[in-house]
Amino acid sequence: MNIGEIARRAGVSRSTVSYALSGKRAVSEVTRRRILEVIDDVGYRPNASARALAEGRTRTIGLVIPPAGRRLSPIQLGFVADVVAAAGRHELDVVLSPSGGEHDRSFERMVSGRRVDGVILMEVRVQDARAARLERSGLPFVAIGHTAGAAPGCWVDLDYEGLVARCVHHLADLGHQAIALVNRPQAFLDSGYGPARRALDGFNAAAAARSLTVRALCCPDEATAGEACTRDLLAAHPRITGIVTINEAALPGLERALRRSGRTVPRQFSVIGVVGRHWAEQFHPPLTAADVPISDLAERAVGLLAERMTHPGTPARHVMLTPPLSLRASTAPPPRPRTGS
Amino acid sequence: MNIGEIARRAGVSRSTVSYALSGKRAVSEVTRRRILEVIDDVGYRPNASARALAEGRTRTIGLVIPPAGRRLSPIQLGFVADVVAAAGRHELDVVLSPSGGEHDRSFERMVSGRRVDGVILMEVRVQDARAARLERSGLPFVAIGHTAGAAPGCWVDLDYEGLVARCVHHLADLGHQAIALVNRPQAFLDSGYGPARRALDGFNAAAAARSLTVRALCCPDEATAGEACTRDLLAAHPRITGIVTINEAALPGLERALRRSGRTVPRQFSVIGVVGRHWAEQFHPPLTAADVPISDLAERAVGLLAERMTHPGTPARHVMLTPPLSLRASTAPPPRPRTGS
DNA sequence: AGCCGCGATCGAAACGATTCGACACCACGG
DNA sequence: CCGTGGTGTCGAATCGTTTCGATCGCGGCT
Repeated sequence: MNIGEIARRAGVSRSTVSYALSGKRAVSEVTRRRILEVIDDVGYRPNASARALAEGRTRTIGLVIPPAGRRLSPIQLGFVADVVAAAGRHELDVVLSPSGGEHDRSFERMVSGRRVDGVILMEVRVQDARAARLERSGLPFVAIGHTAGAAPGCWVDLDYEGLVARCVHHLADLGHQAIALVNRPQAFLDSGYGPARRALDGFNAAAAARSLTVRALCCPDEATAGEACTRDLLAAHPRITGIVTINEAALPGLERALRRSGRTVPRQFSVIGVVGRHWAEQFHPPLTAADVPISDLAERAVGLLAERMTHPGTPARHVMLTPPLSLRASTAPPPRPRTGS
Repeated sequence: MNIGEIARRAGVSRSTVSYALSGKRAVSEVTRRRILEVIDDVGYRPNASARALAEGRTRTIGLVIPPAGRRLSPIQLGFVADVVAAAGRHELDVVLSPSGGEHDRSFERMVSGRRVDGVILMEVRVQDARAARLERSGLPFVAIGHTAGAAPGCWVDLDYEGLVARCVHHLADLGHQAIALVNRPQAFLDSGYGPARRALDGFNAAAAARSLTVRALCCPDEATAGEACTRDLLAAHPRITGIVTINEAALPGLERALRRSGRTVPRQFSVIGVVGRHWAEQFHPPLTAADVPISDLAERAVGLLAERMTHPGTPARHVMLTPPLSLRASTAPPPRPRTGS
């Protein structure tokens, strides 16, 4: 069933059918109605490939996801679903492309085969090869997360620096004097992964401003690692009364280690962080946290990309989100605040 | 840069370029080399839309995911990444389509716009409207999970019935006499969701075979719900010494409730189940479980779909996976096995 | 009456590939 | 010397749309 068949049945030419559907030229009310009736009757939809070929655009965007091997964190995975939903609202489809090593062919297929009109890039790093490739191909793209340097191109990101600083201030306001940061894995920090880097910067700056005693450590994205890191931390620095974290996967272990050490949250110890809402609510007691606004991020990324796709000339734009702190039940003043000293 | 330009530069006709690339007709070694050289030079890749139009296939499959609103369980999300990876190995791209209410347009676009050559359907229910639609459109598809009745079409599934039965036997072999099943939410069971239904069947059958005292309950997919359900269960049936579960999201709460009640795992209480490896390892102590083989599932689903796409005539096939039980540390004989009575 | 402008429609040319039938060329055997 | 069969290449048709320019009929204006 193609446009020619519709035209034949409606007794008009193919172009008239096309115009009736797109509205790009006037079509008399009677013929339009007749055409639509036929279409409704036989359930016709324009063939996507043919349309893409003729129009020169696919109405599809690519979403480059981290490789399957490295487990996707729930945040990232929710993000995928949210991107698809947001794209749907713009009448766009989403094709997924895994990145990394063996999957480069998929990425190349997508880019040089002109299979998509734009790309969203998850988890960019400094000197991202894929970003460079996209830049060269002229395909519009939006990155999720950005690198410390003057990032060219569009990106959408969370203000980890400001958010972590806010967490520090919150603890300082409550009276805490010695706190720690539980960051993402060391390898991420070393490779210049934006969130890890900026969280550390924000933590140090805010702690310095409030003259706090601090300790910053990295922790693998694992519950068991979170338990070990926290255990060691508490043993080595018993005077610490609060933890700020952006490592959601470590949270269950962190909770376990605190309990094991005999500290109850929030009465004897406070925990705060920047994590997905899901993880914050899973914590016991519910975690006071800046909830990562995944669907906002997705929405903004798709919006930005759609804008660049329709107006290719416009200069690159950035969006930095700063979600509010949700006060739950995991922070309180430190125990017996020592007067003086 | 299109095939005509390549042909011009190599001094041959367009068809020769096409044949040189596809190998569907012989091309002399010298011309082939010349053509490939030009292609390498300018970095040409055939335009995907044009190729799809000419060939009548898109080299793309659709993956219908549950709606974004209902949080995807990590199992489902890992599955998405694994499907993409597996499809990549078949030189196939993957477009995502959310399902449910407002996203029907995306599904329709995909199906009737002939945007894909085949579809993988996640989380089918009885009387699935999307399955019926696909059947009608003639597009090959593979469902993940199947319904109790004689399911038409292809599917790939886990043998929940057998696996849960195996768990029950494992506990019975250890000497447990009163056990419980913590199932997925009641609504899932009511709506005929295969895994929930079959887990219950397997549990009841195996328990009856071993003359065990049992209790089966449903539990929302939430840690907090898991805690509440387990608490109530232990209070109402204090003689129960073991739990079988397929509800991974409830596990953290289950763990918490057991600890609160003063029962240590595995010495005083055993837990076993069918859950993703990630969750099993996250449990404390590591959970003895039949690990849900997500990437196997994905691999088989894609393989089955690819087969149906290339040989449309073949009869529908099913794949039922039965992963082995991974013995970890959460099961042991029950405490002071009462002799007699 | 003749002309102009306009709204509605049509025909044909893209878009960029694949593929089929035809043809030129060559070596070979009768 | 002529048919014959196999290789390698070409031209043209095809896939299903969109879109541009042209045409046609009609009413209003001069």
